[in-house]
Amino acid sequence: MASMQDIADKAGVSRVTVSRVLSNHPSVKAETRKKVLYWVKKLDYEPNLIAQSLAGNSTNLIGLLVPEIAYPFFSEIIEAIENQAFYEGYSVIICNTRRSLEKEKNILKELKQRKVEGVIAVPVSSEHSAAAYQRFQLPAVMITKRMEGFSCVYISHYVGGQQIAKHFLNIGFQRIGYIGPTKDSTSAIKYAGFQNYLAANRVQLIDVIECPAPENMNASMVYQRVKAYAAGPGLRCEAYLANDDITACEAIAAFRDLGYSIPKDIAIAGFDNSLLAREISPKLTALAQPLEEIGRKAVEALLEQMSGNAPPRMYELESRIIARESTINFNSST
Amino acid sequence: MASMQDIADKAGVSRVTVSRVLSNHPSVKAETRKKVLYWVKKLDYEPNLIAQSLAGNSTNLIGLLVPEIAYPFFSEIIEAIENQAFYEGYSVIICNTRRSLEKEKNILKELKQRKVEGVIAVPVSSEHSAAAYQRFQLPAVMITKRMEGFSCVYISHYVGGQQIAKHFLNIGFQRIGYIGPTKDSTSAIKYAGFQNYLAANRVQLIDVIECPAPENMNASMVYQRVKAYAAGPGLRCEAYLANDDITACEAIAAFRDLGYSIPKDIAIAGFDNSLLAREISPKLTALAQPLEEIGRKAVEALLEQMSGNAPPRMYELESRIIARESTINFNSST
DNA sequence: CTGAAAGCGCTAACAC
DNA sequence: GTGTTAGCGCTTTCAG
Repeated sequence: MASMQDIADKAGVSRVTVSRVLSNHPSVKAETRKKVLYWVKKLDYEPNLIAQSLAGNSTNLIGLLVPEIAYPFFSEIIEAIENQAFYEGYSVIICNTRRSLEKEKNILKELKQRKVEGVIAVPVSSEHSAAAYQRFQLPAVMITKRMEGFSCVYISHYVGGQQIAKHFLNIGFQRIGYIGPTKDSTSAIKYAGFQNYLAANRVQLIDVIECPAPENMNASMVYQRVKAYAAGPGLRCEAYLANDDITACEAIAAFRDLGYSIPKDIAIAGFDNSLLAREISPKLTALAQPLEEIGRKAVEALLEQMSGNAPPRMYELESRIIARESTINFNSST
Repeated sequence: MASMQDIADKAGVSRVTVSRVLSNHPSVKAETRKKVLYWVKKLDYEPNLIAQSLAGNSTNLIGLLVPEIAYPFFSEIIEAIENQAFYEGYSVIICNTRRSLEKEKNILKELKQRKVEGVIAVPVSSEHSAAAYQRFQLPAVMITKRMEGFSCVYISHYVGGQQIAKHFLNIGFQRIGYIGPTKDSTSAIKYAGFQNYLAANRVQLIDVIECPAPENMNASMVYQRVKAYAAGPGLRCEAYLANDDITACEAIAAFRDLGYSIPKDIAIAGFDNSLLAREISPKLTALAQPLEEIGRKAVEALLEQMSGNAPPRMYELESRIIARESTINFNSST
């Protein structure tokens, strides 16, 4: 590994001059520059980024914290972030918090020691994570959720819930239900938006099948809850909103096993519009979060915060309905 | 940011002593150690990993190169790798080659400058990527494909193809087809295994629907090809093997739109056993690659290569059939 | 236009 | 036990 000193020796100049040439400093005689570059090439010199960083330069590193990697919703955002970061000249260290506040804290500590210039994160908890990020004292951008005091990139889950409700009513559904958590932070908000919009149109939610979010690929809980609910009150709706795409898939599996056909007997909509929504049959109607845009914007917001100390800012992006086969209304009289 | 010098000053010792305390060097008087630790805590000292690295320590960083992040097959492996790496004390820089040899080369160059200690990679091309990794001259472990001259962690796609073939025959299918690329490196191998096993049992492949692998989430090509094929020779089989889970999903969509029901009219099996296989309805029978194990093993193999210069080694892991609803045989006379 | 000197924060070899 | 001296590879004043 040739170092700057090696180049300097060969070229008969000082290390400083080599540094100047490599950083395109104007004040170097063309001839000297050429000589230096000759040896740079010849010795196949490669800068040592670690040394550069230590000497005062930036690390060009950012950290990314997610609660899970292999859930399409997250992995699509991760892909978008990596992509934009690369474009901007940054590398990203990916970290899985696994929804543990403890791990999240440790990760932040380590990232800080590694001198990342900032982090983009899906915080483990809207309430309890704040302190750790506050202590972190480096630029941070939160994604997919709102968290006061930080720059955030997200969609309004309330509006998202409303959009689905509106879509259901437009199609002509009257007996409407919901499947998912009703109390988790963001889920509660989308549930509220959904419910309130319906109520404002004098439609009551009939079935509310409470079940946990399918975290860590452990989704089967949803399937069981739907079946249990069917055995209890029974499935009384023609259309359901599922908390997310995986929940929708699990619900569909349960409906099928109960003998219902989608969307003929029961219509269902998902939330997120991840890969799953696009690939299952029938294709899933879903509220689309702009995943690619969330990733891109997050990087941009982070860079902005890194250069200059811009105050935290909220980026509430637009969500939209993607109507597909899973909510075609076969019962509509029109 | 308190530095070692600050601690040393406060504690009235030299920087070296502080270093010794922090690295648990035995030769430090208990009293001194205590004093130092007191100030470490008081000043909230945090080591500068960049400085440590430069001074000769390791970076504890590894690079991960994948052709795509948001495809469940890859994201599940990524998750497993991050997990194991974290467990071993390493951070991972995630890089998306986007299937470009050029980008792959640039990424390797940068990772080298960042002084990562090794990389785990899904090489862009089995043939053309080798040179770049060779030049890289750092420990590297290839995953999901075999690549001579490097440590590799993968399953035998040939055996995988055979396993599916065997499964089909066991179920009693006679008219069998294949959907996917027949010439791409790994696909060609699995296709060969599939075909040869059938041939050895005197069963000829009837429909071979050639179509590209659904790269970069651009899967609809498969859908179109299946439809086009149906309009041409027609679908003449009772069971198909799809090159991967996404291809299977697209084929299912096409079958449905053509009026076939799965698995009643047509059975289908996927390959990989990613999230998709588990979540779609009907649940997809698939050849399971041990995704979690591939990730874990890759990290272990890399660490082994990093400590000591163990020669490259091949880790051929076991694949297995996961039988689910998509290949239930309704026509079987038994 | 170029070089000498100092330092980024830490570790390691060798003394005392 | 602890400090002194060097040095990791680079950047950044400040002179000349």
